[in-house]
Amino acid sequence: MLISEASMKSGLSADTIRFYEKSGIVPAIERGSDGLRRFSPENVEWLTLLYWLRKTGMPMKDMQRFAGLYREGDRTVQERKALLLGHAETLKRKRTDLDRCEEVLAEKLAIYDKLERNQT
Amino acid sequence: MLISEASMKSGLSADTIRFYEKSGIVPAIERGSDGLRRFSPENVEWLTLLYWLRKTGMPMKDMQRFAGLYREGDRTVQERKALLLGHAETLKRKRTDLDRCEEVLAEKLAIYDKLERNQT
DNA sequence: TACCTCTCTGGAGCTACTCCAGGTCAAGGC
DNA sequence: GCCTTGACCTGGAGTAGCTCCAGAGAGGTA
Repeated sequence: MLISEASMKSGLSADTIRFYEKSGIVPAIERGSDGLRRFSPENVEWLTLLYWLRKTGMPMKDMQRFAGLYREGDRTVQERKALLLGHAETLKRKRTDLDRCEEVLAEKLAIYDKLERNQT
Repeated sequence: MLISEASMKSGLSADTIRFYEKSGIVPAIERGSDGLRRFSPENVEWLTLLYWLRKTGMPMKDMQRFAGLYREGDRTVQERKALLLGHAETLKRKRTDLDRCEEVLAEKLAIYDKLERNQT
């Protein structure tokens, strides 16, 4: 499939996909005789994983490391597991950040409600 | 209090505080005769709110708008409420992103576990 | 007096995109 | 056969939101 379809399916923009390829986070994608990238379903699966890692704040350095390990094959499975488990931890921290921010917003909104009632 | 204390209490770095002041997200902070910024408790409260908004992904444009409304006084309370309620919505969306990413990670980790068992 | 620490400003550098100009190529319409 | 359209290509500039740094000044301590 072409880049537009890969983009739609993975959630990453075409520009971002090309950027990731240049950065080595995505393997060099095969090209047709027309010079256009042809994405395999495996490519798209990889892009989708990257989409979620990135969307939840994994820095590019980590993704590069992850991609490097992937290229090295099955003997790096443990390290890749550790990396993903580490990311799962940051997800937890992000969740507590959301909790705390919701509290802060609730307090602020309560104050505004009071102000509004006093205005009328 | 000086900037280092305001930084510690709000969570924002001194550099970020100065940057926010330049950007108009933070009101111009009072200076002592030595030229150093003196932060009031209200300043710190505002910085802390900004810290949480920023940490949970509110773009600077929105924070600038929020600060502008704040400067205009109590008659903008409704608009400020709307802005914060909007942010509360994005928090919800972020939470579902975290959920989905956790699922993706769990799937991936399950695959790695299987691979490891087959290796041994 | 010298040194240390904290602060100041302006400006460069960084991350992770995003957008754009200028060009190629294949397909469809006339 | 030619022209237009549309998706794609590359290289490079622009953006957001910091972060770091050099160079300078003020106040405190030995």
